[in-house]
Amino acid sequence: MKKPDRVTIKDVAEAAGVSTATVSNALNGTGRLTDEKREAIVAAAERLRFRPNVMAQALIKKRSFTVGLLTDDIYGRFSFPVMKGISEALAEQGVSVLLSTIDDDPTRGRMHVDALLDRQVDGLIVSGRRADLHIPLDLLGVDVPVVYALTASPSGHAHVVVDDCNGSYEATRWLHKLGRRRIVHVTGPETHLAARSRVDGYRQAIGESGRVMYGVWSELWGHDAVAALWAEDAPPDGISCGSDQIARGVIDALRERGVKVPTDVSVVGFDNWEVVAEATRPPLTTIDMNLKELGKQAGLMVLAMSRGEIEPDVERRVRCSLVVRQSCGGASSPPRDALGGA
Amino acid sequence: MKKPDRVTIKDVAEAAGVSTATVSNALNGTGRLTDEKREAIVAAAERLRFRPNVMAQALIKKRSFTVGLLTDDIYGRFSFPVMKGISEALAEQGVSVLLSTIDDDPTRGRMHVDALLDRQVDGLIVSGRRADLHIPLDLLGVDVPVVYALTASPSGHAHVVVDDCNGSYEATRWLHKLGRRRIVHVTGPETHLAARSRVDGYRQAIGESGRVMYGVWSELWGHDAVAALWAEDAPPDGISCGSDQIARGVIDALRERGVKVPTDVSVVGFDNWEVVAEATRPPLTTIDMNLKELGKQAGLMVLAMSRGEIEPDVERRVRCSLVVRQSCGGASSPPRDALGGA
DNA sequence: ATTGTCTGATTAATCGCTTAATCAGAGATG
DNA sequence: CATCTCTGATTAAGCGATTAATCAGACAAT
Repeated sequence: MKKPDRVTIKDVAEAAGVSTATVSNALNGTGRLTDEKREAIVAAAERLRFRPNVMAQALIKKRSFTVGLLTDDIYGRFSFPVMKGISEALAEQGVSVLLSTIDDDPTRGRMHVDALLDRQVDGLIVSGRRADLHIPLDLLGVDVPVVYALTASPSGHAHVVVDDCNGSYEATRWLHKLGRRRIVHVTGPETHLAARSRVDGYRQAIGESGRVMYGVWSELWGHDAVAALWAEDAPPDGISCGSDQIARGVIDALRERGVKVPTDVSVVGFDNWEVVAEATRPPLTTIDMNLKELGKQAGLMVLAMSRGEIEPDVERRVRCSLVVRQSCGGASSPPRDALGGA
Repeated sequence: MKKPDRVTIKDVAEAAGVSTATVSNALNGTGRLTDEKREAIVAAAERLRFRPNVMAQALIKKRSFTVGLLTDDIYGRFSFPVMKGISEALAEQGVSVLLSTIDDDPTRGRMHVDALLDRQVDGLIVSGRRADLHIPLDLLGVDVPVVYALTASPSGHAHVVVDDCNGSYEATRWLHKLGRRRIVHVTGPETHLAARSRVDGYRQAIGESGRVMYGVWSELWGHDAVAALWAEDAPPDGISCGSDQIARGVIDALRERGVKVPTDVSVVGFDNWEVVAEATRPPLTTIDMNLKELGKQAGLMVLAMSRGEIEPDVERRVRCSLVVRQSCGGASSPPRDALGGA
């Protein structure tokens, strides 16, 4: 049983009794031909289930309708939604995604880049796990558009990032709106840009008087922060956390010392990492970074660039959104207009 | 500034003063030519930084050195390591991965498959999140090899799965080895194959007398199970859990009621989901599913199949490994031979 | 000297498609 | 009636490689 060869444009041409050029024109809407002929050809193509060979097209057009995605995220918590966003956005445009997972070895990274370039990718998206860490990858000589998503980008290069500041601002405003006035911010290391940006957002919402506690991105740090805060005279009534993991640590610690959440204290997280947010008791109200949207933007951006519509906005910032659960009290679902309206 | 065209085999031929055919032969080690000429050509190719156009090669060879990866995992917890394994294994062989994230819509799924097929992928890997759930995808008419990783596969199709039974066996044996004798197994829904297989492993380790509690894959269920167990006369001294999330719920519940882990009770998890396992107090001893290895196997399997080495083993089962942390007591690191030896 | 055999390289066909150039025929114009 | 202009289609070149077929020259054998 030898596999039947794929049906080519030649088969369609024969079936329709025309030349391959005419078939190509008919299918692509180019050239001049009568409507009947066009319809007949389209019908024949469909009947034979003809699908053009992308390789052949790529060879001529000098583009492959493919973009390369390089990621160094091992764990995937952040990368995956981004990838999904990219993949979906591009799929709609008939573009596929070539995936390369890279590590810290620049030599092997370069190999991956070359492999992608050999495949004539129309562009490259580099996606990492930290907004202020450069992926060790030399993309200077590359002659296709490059977009950085969720990673530091060499200056002047296109990138799309999370609007951490805005997210943190929203979180803090939410606590304020619920009547909390003594709000502290417990977050990760000051060396991390994400932490600093979130502090900025917090300060914008609450003024320079705010209290910030830098630490690490772990549950344990949440515990310790609570221990420190409750050892003082006037503990806070609202805690804005730099991550869901910290928030979970905070809430667990609060429960252990009999402080009621959200009755006595409101806690808001950051990340909307569902396994964490939903397993917390009570479930976390938190900030979603809209990573899928971020990925989508990155995807659309490379495409635009590859089409020569050189984007003037080298930086695109994706807004976050508040996801209301129960750790702050207040509405049990996010505020919606026309909710339950007649 | 128009971008300089890529250097082609023609450029190399001119530079070396030979025909393109000779260059091709020199670079691929085919045909007959003198060593000096071969070396001269290779040198010229390197000097010009020539890289063959994969599209052109694909067109002739009728294969693209690319495999398609279809995944329906939204969250990525399981898919990501698998993808990484696939990607790395294939990268070594000069094969790239085309990624498609699909959802439950079979029509759109079909579109993705077609898009991959149009790109002449040499094979397809389907990766899901549950071993007993079929991805709604019709891959019957597909004429390239298909391997299912971590998903149910239509009967007779190649697939590689986690050896849940073995993993659970190892976990339970570990508890037994540490002297635990009243060991119960708390796991997910009986409807899930993974849960049932893990029960099998548990029973193999402990005999038919074992006690199994089916529930859901959540921390909350861990809590509830502990509540139920400690309401009885003789609570267990060892708990083998079907997932890390359950284990974490169990341990939190235990701590809340003053039971010491691992002094009074040893708890072992399943998944080695690091965020969960490491945040648990004490950190979880658990089973790692070696998903990366699974991905690697899947990758090598499609390649073997596409090369016509039709694998007789349609099923490949990847063994799990025990990761020792502190929730069981015992060695603080996995048993190693020659550890600290002179 | 003629024929035959190797060797090392070249020529040319091919993969499946796009597209510029070409062409045949119909109808309009002088 | 000869010429010009369109129209609707075909022919052929080319994308960048691979590879079967071919070929020129060197050398050995008859």
